[in-house]
Amino acid sequence: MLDRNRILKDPEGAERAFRSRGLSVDMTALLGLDAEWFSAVREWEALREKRNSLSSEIGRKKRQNENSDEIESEVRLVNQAITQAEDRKRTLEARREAMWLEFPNLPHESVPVGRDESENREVRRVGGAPSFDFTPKPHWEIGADLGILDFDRAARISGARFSILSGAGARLERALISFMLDIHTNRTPEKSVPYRELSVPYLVLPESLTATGQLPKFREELFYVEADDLYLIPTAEVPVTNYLRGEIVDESTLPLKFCAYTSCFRREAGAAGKDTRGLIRQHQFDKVELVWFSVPERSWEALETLTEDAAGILRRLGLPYRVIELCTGDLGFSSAKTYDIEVWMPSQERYREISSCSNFTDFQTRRGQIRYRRLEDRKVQLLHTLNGSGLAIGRTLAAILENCQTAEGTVRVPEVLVPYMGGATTLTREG
RNA sequence: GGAGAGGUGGCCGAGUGGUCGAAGGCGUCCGCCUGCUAAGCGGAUGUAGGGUCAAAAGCCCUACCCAGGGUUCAAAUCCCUGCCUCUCCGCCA
Repeated sequence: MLDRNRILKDPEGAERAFRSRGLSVDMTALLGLDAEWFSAVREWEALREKRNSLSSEIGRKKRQNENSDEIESEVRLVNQAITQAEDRKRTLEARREAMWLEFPNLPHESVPVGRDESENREVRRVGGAPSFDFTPKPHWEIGADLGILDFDRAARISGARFSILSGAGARLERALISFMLDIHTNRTPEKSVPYRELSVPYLVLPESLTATGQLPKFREELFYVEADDLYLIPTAEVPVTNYLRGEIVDESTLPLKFCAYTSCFRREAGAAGKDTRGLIRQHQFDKVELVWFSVPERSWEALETLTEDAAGILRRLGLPYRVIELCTGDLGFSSAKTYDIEVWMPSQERYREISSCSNFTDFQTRRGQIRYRRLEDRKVQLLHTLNGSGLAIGRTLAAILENCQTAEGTVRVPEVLVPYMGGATTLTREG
């Protein structure tokens, strides 16, 4: 949710910011509704004040054994007015709340203005694309040929956009999860504050999804369990960010950094016909997620660090990638600034998103009331949240199959994963 | 799923329908004191929205004692429903 005062102070600026995201917002309607709500609140408060003072007057009289019938009937009248004022306030409040929840975050000033993904800006490339003296196969063919990846049986069990890994494929998935978590929790050296690993619920309450921004706007993207009013998580961002919902933490504990491995569930409602083959776009996929809670002053540098933490996984795996900065038109709903990390996919001869690292500023923390007590003056302030994939497991697995494939149809296991693969250095055909 | 007990501030914990935003303690902050530290002493200390003010402080108003309803002139307090926690039983990986 946006900072109301900030919007009221500079509605033109806000309108420009929305337009840069490709959104036309009727600011007059917005400000009108807000003002109407505000006057209803003031009216209701004034009536409550009147009732409260009359009621305590009754209390005083009763204690002195005086008659209070006259005031009591006066209060009854006031109470009728309160009921009306309350209805009006409630209606307007619901409309206002619904309206504010529909607005996306405002882009940071450093975000390049652009219409869509074609105007994203490449920040850097790391590692050269491997050259093959044969035509590289797509990962689903490699996986099928090796006998470790099966979409047909998955479809029989669950329908389209599901997959089954078997044998070394399943082991490779497990290896990637362990490897990534080990790096982030710093069982390997070099990071000053390691991430704390969390294992979290996969089913969450609607409130949790409202806090992170998936609800109310993106309901159709979510799997929903109606009998219990619970949703399957589309990303670990939801349970991990909500870990601190409604809490006030002390500044001395910051920044708080968490990582979590979870499966993720997405309906991919708007993606019909896109990436129909392979592991790129599945209803269920695995991901290791990184989440930061930061003081506002340090969240922008935190975004750089977070992005590098995620990219560090690709560097260690020896996979070529690039980092791009999303333009205003391509920015996610809750994000103020996003770097996407894209890995090279030889069969497609292009980079594909494997991580998305964002600073949500106070957009999620205002919705979820996640705050901290400032050391300096003991005041309570909203935190900033950030998150990024570190990384998507399925896409990483696909990238390894494709980038490390050989002319013989085998796959070289990245060196850092060998210990996690029981010493295996190559994936070969299995039955 | 059944029975019972509970949900109060950063934490613990009192609270008779009106003077309760709520005793007391812990923690935290500011002083004092003692070579230093600890201890001790004194004071301050909820959140949000609004008003007053040039602004800050201060003062004032409204809301919040799990959530939502209800009773009442008046609810932390009484009633109902839901959620959550704990104990026992049942079931279960």
